[in-house]
Amino acid sequence: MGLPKITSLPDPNFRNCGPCDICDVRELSFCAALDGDQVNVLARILTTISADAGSVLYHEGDDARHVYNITDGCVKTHKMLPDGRLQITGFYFEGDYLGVARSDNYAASAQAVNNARLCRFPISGFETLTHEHPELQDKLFSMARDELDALRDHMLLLGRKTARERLATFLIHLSEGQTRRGKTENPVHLPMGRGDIADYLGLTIETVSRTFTAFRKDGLIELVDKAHARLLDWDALYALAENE
Amino acid sequence: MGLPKITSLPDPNFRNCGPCDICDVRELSFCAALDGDQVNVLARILTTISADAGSVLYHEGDDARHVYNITDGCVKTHKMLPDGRLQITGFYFEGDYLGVARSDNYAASAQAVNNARLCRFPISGFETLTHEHPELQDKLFSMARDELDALRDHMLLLGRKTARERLATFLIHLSEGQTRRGKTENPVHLPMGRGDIADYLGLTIETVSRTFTAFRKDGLIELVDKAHARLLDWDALYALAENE
DNA sequence: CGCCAACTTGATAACATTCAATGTAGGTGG
DNA sequence: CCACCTACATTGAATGTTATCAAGTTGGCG
Repeated sequence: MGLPKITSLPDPNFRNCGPCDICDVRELSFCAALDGDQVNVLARILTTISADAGSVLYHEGDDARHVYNITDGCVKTHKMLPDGRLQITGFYFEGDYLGVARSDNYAASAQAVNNARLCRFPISGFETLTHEHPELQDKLFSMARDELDALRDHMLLLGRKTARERLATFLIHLSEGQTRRGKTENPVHLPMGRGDIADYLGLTIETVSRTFTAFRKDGLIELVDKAHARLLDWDALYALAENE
Repeated sequence: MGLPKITSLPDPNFRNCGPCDICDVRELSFCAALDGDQVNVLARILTTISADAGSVLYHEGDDARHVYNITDGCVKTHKMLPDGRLQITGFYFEGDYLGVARSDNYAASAQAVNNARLCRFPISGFETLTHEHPELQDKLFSMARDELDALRDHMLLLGRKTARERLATFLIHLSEGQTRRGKTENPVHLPMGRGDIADYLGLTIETVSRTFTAFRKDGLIELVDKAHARLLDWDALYALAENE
């Protein structure tokens, strides 16, 4: 058997591998900061990579050498305690960027949830670009502020919400993410397993599973299959999530 | 009786009210990005304010009109659920900045923990400055990344740590903060009450109090008074906090 | 000296975890 | 094609950590 792996590829047949100005996710990502074909300066320094489900892009503590922009799939970042307890700090999708660290080392590990595609930029070249294009720097700063807000929301969830409230919040956020990316609000795609959801919501896999079951019995959701939930009673779900 | 209040003051007798180039907290804050007397461009647009303990600088959802730089005291930011459950998202001290929001509205409320002093900048003027001084923008971005890391650490705490681990982590972080600001590592000053600590650590006030008592009985700390804890058994505390 | 707010302590209960089986779907090989 | 295997998910029963409810205690201040 082979471990999940990361492939660096110039694969002209795959979408999002052409010039940046025709990229599908351009408007969702920091690339949107660059006008017209200005955006193609990015293409000069990036490598398109493919990450199989489960493959690790980088580990917490590694030298931070690259910044990543997701073009397809889902990537999770997580921090771990020495005894193995895990907290997933975020799920990232097309248009999200990864790897901007405080110091020279990554603050969390990043691992592909499903088969994912990313644009990888060397930090050095990337920093040159941000200085040559202040509008890119502004956009990155703005995205960092968005993420700060999202993390604070998640702190409220982890510190103060019940299991039902956590799951309701999670499902609604995923649905909103789909809408923002031009997909349907329903059904909600769950590329990650129950264990990942548990590690994101600060619960155990059993509690997540039980809460899914409870939501089904209460008519709040319907599980099309394990990875697809249809949200039925939006009012009840919003009430649980508390209008964030 | 009077409500706690915020006073805007040109008070030449108070420290940190003079020109920015002689400010005590300059090296701790974003102001350090500006060299020599360049830093005094900040003075042209800031107002020095004094916030009494308990006074609210801004509420979650308010129009974001100002950015703040703390020069003295402690400020907390928090998010609240409709039913009153609260999560403190951070305690901020001299040199920390506040109020950089995603959109045009503050994402959390900010309230003075004790009597605090701040430099207040109008957002509009501040943004002009950051564009005129890219090194200031870089510094702000770098500080935002620091805070992202800190929030992720706190997510791990909220999602996966026990009450004892949470309190140990908190005490060590406060001590480290004191060291970074040129103060002694011990005793640790706790300007916030037990309720605030509980709302920061995702616990109840009773659990925080019981855990303090347990730490005392176990010889991990000594309480000089309610607001000052001396850390005694660093190894045990670090082991609980899990070497973050 | 007494009051009030903040903190501590105690008893009980609840929600989520832990430990343990059982169920289900996708993939492989006979 | 079906049996088997594995990974993942669900369900059940018991336990435990922390929350809740309820008194007490302390310390600062008028």
